[in-house]
Amino acid sequence: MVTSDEVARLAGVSRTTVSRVLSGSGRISEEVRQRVLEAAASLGYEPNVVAQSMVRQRSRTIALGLFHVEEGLSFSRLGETKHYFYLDVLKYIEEEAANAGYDLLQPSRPLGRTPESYVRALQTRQVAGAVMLALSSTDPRIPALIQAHIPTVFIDAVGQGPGATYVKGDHVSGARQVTEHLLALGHKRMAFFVGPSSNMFGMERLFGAQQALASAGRSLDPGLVRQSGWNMQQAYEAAAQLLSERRDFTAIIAGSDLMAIGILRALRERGLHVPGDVSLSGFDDLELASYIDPGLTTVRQDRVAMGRSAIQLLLRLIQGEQHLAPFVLPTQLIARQSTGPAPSV
Amino acid sequence: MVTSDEVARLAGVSRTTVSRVLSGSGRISEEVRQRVLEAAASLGYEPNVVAQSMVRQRSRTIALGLFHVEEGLSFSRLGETKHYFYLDVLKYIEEEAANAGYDLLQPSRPLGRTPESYVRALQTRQVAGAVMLALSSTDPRIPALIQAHIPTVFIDAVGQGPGATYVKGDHVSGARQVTEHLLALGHKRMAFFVGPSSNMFGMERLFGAQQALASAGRSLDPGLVRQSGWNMQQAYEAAAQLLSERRDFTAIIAGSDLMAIGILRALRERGLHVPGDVSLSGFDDLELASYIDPGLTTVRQDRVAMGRSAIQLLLRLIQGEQHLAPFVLPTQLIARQSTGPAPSV
DNA sequence: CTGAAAGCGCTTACAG
DNA sequence: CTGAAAGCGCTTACAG
Repeated sequence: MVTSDEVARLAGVSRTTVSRVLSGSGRISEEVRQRVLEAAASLGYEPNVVAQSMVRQRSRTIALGLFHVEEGLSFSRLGETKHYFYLDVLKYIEEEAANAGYDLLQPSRPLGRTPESYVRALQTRQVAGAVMLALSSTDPRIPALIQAHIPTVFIDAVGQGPGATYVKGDHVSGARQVTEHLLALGHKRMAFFVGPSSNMFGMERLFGAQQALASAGRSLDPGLVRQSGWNMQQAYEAAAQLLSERRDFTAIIAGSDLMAIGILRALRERGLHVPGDVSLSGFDDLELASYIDPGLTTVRQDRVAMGRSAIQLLLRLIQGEQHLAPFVLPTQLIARQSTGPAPSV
Repeated sequence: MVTSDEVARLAGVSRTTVSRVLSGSGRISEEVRQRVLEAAASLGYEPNVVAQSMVRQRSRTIALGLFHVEEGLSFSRLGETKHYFYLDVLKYIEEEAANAGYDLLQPSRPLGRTPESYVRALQTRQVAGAVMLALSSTDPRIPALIQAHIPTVFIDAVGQGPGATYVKGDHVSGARQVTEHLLALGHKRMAFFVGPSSNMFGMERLFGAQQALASAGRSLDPGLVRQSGWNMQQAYEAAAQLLSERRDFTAIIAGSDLMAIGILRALRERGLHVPGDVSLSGFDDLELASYIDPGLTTVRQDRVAMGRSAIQLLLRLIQGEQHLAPFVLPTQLIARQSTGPAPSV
C-alpha cells in the first residue's frame, strides 16, 4: 500500500501538506495542490482508513444491529416476516449510509453477549453511531446504548435519550384503517392475530383497532385476540387452534402478511373461503401480497422513508444534535380481494 | 475509554506486559498475570480494536459484498428472489464470522464505483478478506478481487485464484431432478423460465434439464425457454407472454420459487389449474413454498452449509492456504402438490 | 502557505 | 519473565 509519505516525497512536500490537500482543509497554493494531486493519482494513493480512524478517535462507521443476530434464531426456519420486510429497509440504510461516506459494521462479540459487551464492542471499534433494526422491546441493548451515549437510531423499537431517537411506522393508524375498512364492509366480530408479547406493536395495533371499534360503538372481544410469532407457521397453528374453538367471527386481522398466509392455509384446510366466509387482512404490504390468491388486503409502510430517515437522523446525532424527535411514518390501507362484505347470517 | 497505559499503571507493570497478558502470548509469571487481569477487569479495559488493526496492518474484519448494493436496484421493488433466499445464507455468514471473532463490514465508496475503487476501499480498511454474495457473473469486482489477491469467497458466483474460491449450489443436479420428476409423471413438453442471461445458473439448470431429457430420448424446445428477472413480476409477465403465444406444454419449470408464484398468477388469470392443466415447479424451497396453494414442488439448497462453509473457506484463505477447491452443495427435489400427472390429451 | 513534531493506542522485535 | 523503544499511517496544533 502506498503511504502519504511516498506521495509527499514524489510531490516534494511534507506529509502535512499531502494530508491537507486531500482532506481539503487549510489554504494551499494552487500549484502545490496540483503537484500533490498528481502525485497521489500517479501512485494510486488513498489514505489508510484505519490510520485515519486511529488519529481521529472515531471511525467513519455505523454499527448495524439486527434482530436475527441477537435473538438466537440460529436454528429457526426461514420466513420470519420481519426478515422479509426489513430486508428492503436495510437496502435503503445501506444506500443512505454509503452516500454519506459511512461504512456499515456488524461487530463480532466473543465475550459473552451482555449488553455491556455490545456497547464495549462499539466503543473499541470507535464507531460513530448505531442503527438498530427491529429489536425486541425488551432487548437490554436499548437502555445500554442510550446510557453509553452512543448516537443511536432505533427502527421499529422505542428508545430515546439525548443521543438516541427512533423511527417507526404508525401502527395505531394502520390498524385503525383496516378495522374501519372491515366495519364498513359490515363485519361485526373480528379476530386479531398480534405478534409476540415482547413486541410493542401488537399492542399499538390492538389499540388502533379498539379506537375504530369504539368509534363504531363496539368493543373488542379478548377471546378473539391471539398471539403468535410473526411467521407463517406459528400463525397457522394459532389459527387452527382458534378455528377449533370457535367460529363466531367474520374477519381476521393478521399482524403481518406472512402471518396472513399461514392463517389462509388454516382456513383453506377447514374448507373456509376468503373472503366469502372470512375476510382476512395482513400488514406490511410485501410484494407477495398482491400475488397470492386472493390478493391480500394489507397495510403499507414506507420502507424507503424508514431506512433513509433513520440514517439522516443518525447523522444529525453524530454531528452533536441532541434530543431529536422520533419519526412516525404514515401507514396506508391497501384494499385487495381478501376482504369483502360480511356474510349475511 | 480506558487505555492499556492505565491498566499498566494500576497493575504496576509496562504496557508491553499488559498486551502480552491479554493476548496470551509470551511467558508471564502467574502473579503478574493475575495482577494485570484484575486491573483490566476493575477498569473495564478492552483493547482498542482500531489501534490493534493499525499496528497489525490488518483488521479482523470481513468485507461483505451484496448483490443489491452493486446492481443499482435503488428503486426496484421488493421481492427479488435472491434477497429472500440469501437472507438466510447471510444469517449463517454472520454467525460463523462472529464465532471466529471477525466483524462484517460493508464499505462505502464515494469515489465512483469502479472495481478498482472497491478493491481500494477494502485495502485501505485493511480487511482480512471478503465474502461476495450472489454477484452477477459479469460483475467486474470478481476479477478485480482475484487479481488484488484479497482472500475472497464467492457465493453463487464463480471466481477462482490463488486466494479466491467459491461456494455454490448444484444447479445442474437440481434441474435434472425436477425434470426427471416431471418426465416420470408423463410430461413430454415442458417450458423453462430461467433467470437473466447475466446469471450463469440459468444456463446450468438448462443443462441439467437437457441431460434428463436426453436420457429419456427427448430434447429441449428452444421456444419454450424464457428469460426473465428472478422476481414475481417479471416472471408473471413472461408467463403471460408465453401463454398468449402457445400452450403446447404441460409443465413449467421456474427458476425460483418467487418466479413460480408470478407464473402461478398468470396461469390462474387464464383459468388454468395447477397441477390439473399445468404442473409447476420452483427453485430454492423458501418456507413460503409449502404455504401457497397448491404447495410448490421445488428444489432445496442447503443455505446453512452455504453460509457456514463460505466463512470456513475464507478463514483458511486468510490463514494463507491457497488454491482451495470450490464447494458445490447438493440440491434436493422437494415434491409437493403443484406437480402431478400430465393431462391425457 | 508550509513543515517539524507530537501523538492517537496498541504490538513487537530487541535487550536484559 | 519483563520493559524501553520503535513504529503502524495518519492528522493537527504550533511555529514560522
